[in-house]
Amino acid sequence: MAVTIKDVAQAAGVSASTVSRVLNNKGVISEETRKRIWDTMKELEYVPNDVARSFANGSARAFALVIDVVDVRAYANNFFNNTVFGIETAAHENGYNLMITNEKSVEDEISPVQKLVLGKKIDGIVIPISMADESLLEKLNDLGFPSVILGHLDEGRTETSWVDINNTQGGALAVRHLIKKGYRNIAFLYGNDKEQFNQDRLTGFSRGVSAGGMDVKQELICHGLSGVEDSRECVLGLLRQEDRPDAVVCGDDRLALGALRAAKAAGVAVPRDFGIVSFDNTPLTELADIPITSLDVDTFELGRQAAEILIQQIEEPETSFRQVLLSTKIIGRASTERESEEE
Amino acid sequence: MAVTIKDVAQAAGVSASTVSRVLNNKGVISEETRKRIWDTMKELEYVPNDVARSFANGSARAFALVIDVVDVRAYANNFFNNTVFGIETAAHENGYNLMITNEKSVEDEISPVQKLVLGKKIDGIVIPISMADESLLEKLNDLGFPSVILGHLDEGRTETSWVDINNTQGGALAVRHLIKKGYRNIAFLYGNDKEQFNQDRLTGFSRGVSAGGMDVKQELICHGLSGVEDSRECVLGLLRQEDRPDAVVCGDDRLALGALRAAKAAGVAVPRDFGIVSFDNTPLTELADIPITSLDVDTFELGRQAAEILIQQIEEPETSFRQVLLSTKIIGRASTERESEEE
DNA sequence: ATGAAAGCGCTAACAT
DNA sequence: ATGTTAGCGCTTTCAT
Repeated sequence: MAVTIKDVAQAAGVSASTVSRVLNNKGVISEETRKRIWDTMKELEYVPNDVARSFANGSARAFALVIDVVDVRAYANNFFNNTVFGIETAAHENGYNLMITNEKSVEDEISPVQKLVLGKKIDGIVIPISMADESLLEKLNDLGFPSVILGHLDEGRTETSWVDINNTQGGALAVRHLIKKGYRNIAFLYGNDKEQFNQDRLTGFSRGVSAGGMDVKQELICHGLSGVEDSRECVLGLLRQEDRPDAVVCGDDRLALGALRAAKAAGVAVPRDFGIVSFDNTPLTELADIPITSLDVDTFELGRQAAEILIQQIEEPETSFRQVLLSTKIIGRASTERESEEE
Repeated sequence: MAVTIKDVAQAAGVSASTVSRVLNNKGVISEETRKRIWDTMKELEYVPNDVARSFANGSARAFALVIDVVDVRAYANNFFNNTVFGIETAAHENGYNLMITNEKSVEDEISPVQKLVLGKKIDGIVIPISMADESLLEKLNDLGFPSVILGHLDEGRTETSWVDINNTQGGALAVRHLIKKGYRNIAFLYGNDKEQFNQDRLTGFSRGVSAGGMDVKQELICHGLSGVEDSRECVLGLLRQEDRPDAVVCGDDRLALGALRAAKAAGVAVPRDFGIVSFDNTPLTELADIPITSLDVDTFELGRQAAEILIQQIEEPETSFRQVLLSTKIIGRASTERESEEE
């Protein structure tokens, strides 16, 4: 059997409670016995039974990240990877373990998250916005259970903590970059217009256009696009218009790729006569025929911040909720690399 | 406070042990009391305290997946995502939780994995081959601690369980596909020749070439390549040779992209005069200018199998070790889509 | 500054 | 078929 706190106590000639106090840096212990106990622990290669500790003090020293097994596609682009790594890193640094759980309730059974929470296996939870049902959030809130959301619904909500990419800033930055490069008639392509992040990007885009002293033209804004082919057709259409755009901001890498192909098909030179910027900075943009300028966001940092906020909520339950937006930065590539027409 | 087993026992007019027996389907309980106890549990919304259960019976009902935070790049291509999802799915189906942990020992501290193992927080562990130190494996083996490796070193080792992609089969399959399409002089490009998976792919490639009745030509085998540019230069060189290849098998998507660009630069038509096959079937191959034929492997299934083997080892410790190789399949795309010259 | 003892919620012998 | 009891390893109050 494994060596227990009693073994250590006995070997060091003290009581178990004293060993416990040393282990937890609690109470007042004479420097001498403290050292003796540490030495004994080393010598016996004592490793505390964390399950017993959790049981005794009611805290698991762990939290969970909910994943969406159904929508695997949502986790392409390394978003998931880096974010998980960021979460794990922060968790580890603070002595927490990270669990991964899906939230697919099996018929008639309690949901996985509820089971973890009520089964005391976790002290907090990270929930991607796609998994954040109103009902789940409400339950957690009722329990006063620490949680943080990856993504957000609306900035008005302050009764919950979340971290997200600053998509509004990103949209504006994309436009600013294009304007600096001398583009003047900028289109915006994106997918599902119900998604908050797309709405934010559009908002940012529009602000950027206005800030640049230009009009936002509805006919240059296309949504509901999914994938390269959709985008290609859409951009081909735009390029045939009388008032054709000289640049486009794309909601994701595939749309950008489609735009690039459309330009090629239409015989429009990139970047000279047509600039392209995309969100997400995936390998697809970096490795495109003409490398595509992209908005990058530190998804590792996103995860880390989420974890740190969560840990703070766990350890200081009185802390107020916090919301964090991470700025994007522009990775300039060939698709916008023409001489500026400014000044 | 939460409702406990005692509350249920009291409300149902039985002892705690009877409730426990119902909960665990152990012993013999009259149908009547069983039903009454289930009803009471529902009524009181009883959720067992899993930590207490783990503590009492010494099993955490959880296992861990080790990740390599340092080498984030290794987890590109969605490999990591899908595999994690597969592991989680199997874990969940069997009532286990999944933990994620890195294995970066902090100075002077016990390693994260050891802490989990000795702290009784997990009953088993999944280790990617890149993280599988000889010393770690040895420690786990000494403890008789259930573990399974993602990937493998050599097939001779049977004192450990692992699951892996059948890279040898994949290499041979790639060649067979090319031969069927009429290609006759096939090159092989890959990265680090120290990696077992690359060695296996090369072995498969060579077997495929031999099986096709052709000679394996050393001058058509290039290793140490990393990235598009490396590959492009290498293939340009090959295409300038007297005995130039009419097809290439690439160890990853980027090398394939490089090969495609080289062919274009050299004015060699793909697929007519030059066929390209790559491993991994990432978006990069699917969305290339000329979509690239690729070897696909079900990484979700890889994770699922790993988890199932692990769970079996946990629940039936006497089980012998198991090794599983998952076959790849070929996803035919334009890069090899020419009329067969066979028959 | 340290020890004794109770108890966290559940399981598993042992009784009956 | 069900109840009683001890105990899993640790923390924590209460003594001293």
